[in-house]
Amino acid sequence: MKTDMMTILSRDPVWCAQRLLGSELTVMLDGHRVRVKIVETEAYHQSDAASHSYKGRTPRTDVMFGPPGHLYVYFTYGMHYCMNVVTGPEGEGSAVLIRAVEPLEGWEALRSRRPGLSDVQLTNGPAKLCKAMGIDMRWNGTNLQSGALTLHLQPALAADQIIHTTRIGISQAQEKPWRFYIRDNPYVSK
DNA sequence: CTCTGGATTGAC
DNA sequence: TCAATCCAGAGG
Repeated sequence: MKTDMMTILSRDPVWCAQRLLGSELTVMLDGHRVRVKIVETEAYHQSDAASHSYKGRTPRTDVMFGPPGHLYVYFTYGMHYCMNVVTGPEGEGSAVLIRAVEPLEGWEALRSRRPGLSDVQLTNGPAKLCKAMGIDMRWNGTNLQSGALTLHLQPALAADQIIHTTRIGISQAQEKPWRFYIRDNPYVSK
């Protein structure tokens, strides 16, 4: 039910980041259905100095402040895209970065965008998975409930299946333990 | 307008 | 260890 997903994602991004582990994303790629499982996430709250939304709403972060359940995509280092699930109530700039996914279906479509790599290397990083799944700025603001890219929530994982660590690649708020991943999952980033 | 640094990746 | 490659955001 639509309202279920909205209700769940309107909560705090630290909670949502854990809740999203194990859930699935599906997208059509070259006419093939691609389905992946979220295995690693990071939470970015508006009050968090490491978040793009920390200094308030800007053109880039506009969708972070919009309704939950939409996709926030950003371009970085002059060549990479990363994707987030917008969380929190509308008006609050929070999101969950998808850092790694495990392919479940549509391997060939993913491989065609990242040729010559092992299964594990295909989607074990935030920019890698966007490349493999064909996600770029055109997808910014996509509604994940009903668009060409959809999120399918799965039951919450047991707490003992979730590992907490500090986030990767940030220079602010490095102490916050807001990176989460599924224990023993080989598709988690290095 | 100029300047700085980036929620990364892959090559050396 | 470091370059790639370009843009967002801040400050003048």
